[in-house]
Amino acid sequence: MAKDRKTDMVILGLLFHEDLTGYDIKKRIDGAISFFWKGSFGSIYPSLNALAEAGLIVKTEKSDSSAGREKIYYAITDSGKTELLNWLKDSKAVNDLKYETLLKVFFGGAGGVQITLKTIENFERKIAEDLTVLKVYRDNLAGALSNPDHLYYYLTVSFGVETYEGYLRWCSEAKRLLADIK
Amino acid sequence: MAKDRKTDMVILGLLFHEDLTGYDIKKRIDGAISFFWKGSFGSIYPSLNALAEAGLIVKTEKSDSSAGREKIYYAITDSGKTELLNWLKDSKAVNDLKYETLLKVFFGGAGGVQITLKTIENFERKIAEDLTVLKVYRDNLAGALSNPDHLYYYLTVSFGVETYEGYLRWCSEAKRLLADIK
DNA sequence: AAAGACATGTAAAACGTTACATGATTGC
DNA sequence: GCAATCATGTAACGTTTTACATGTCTTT
Repeated sequence: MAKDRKTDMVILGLLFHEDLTGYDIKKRIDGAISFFWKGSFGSIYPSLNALAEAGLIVKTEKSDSSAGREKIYYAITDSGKTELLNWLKDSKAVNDLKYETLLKVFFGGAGGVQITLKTIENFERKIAEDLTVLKVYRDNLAGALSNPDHLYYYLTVSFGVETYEGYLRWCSEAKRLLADIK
Repeated sequence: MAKDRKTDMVILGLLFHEDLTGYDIKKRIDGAISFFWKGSFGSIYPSLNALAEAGLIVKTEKSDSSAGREKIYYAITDSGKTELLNWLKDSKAVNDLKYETLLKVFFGGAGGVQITLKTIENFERKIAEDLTVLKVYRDNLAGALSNPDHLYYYLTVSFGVETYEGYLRWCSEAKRLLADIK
């Protein structure tokens, strides 16, 4: 298995709960986890092949005989579960924030106040939109917290809500400070 | 110039204020902007060469005659400034959050409460540390806000403070919720 | 004398995105 | 019939990190 390909862990994590196809996995990644992790078909299918070759997952023969386009379900193996657990236990975690918006704000002096205000407003709009969606997710999950599986999901979503609300507070303050020097 | 290499813009942005060597640029990137952007020598030097070839920067002959190791200062050109401005004006900005910690929390159900608590505590410790540093930066800058250049710097640092404080609030809440189901 | 910061650069390896290629099924 | 969605996969391209290679200067 690749040394540091986190996509592998995403796949193992998803397969821990249920057998899925590559296409299913893509849909899961594009769902509520998309705000902190991304993945394309171009990374999922190769990863799936590598994991199968390493014996961490297997193709199941659930492979839909009902004709239609071929459909390959994968299941996690015991060594796959061990691998997942080892990763979860490993204390190191790479948390990477790469915000082009902040870069533009940082270098805003080269463009002037108006341009930076626009940059912040664009950011604010996008975040406000995404926050609305995250809040819907969160509220739906809040009712089912007694289910531990939902709790882990809820925690990541509430992380998103908390940080996005912080972003919006920052936007207001930033706009105020910039307007003052105009 | 490369299609989507943001490192180019970081370099142009830094050179907008003063002439710098590749080594200097690395130091700047590792400073207060490191929490939202990163860059290694392996990306800086090639980028510098590409920018020079495209005429967006030039080697200055300030190149330290005082012997010692060769030292190459770069300066931004007018077309470099135009390029920087076009980028600042461009409304699209890729903001990418890639948090392995959240991935581990999301898949926490496969490992259990204790492991997830450890994951969160590790995150909390690291964030608390970094927050202390960011607050020092912010407080130093807060006194000099009348200088517009400092303001842009201040804004990015205060973004960090705001979000990191949100992270810590989330950590407390997450630990509480996880402890409850133990 | 040794360690560590200063200083530039290259090469290999890994990784990921985008675009392309192919084709079936479902709903309008 | 057509569009959208389902479904798998490959190839080209670009970027970045890591490790390596080389050598100086300054401080202890």
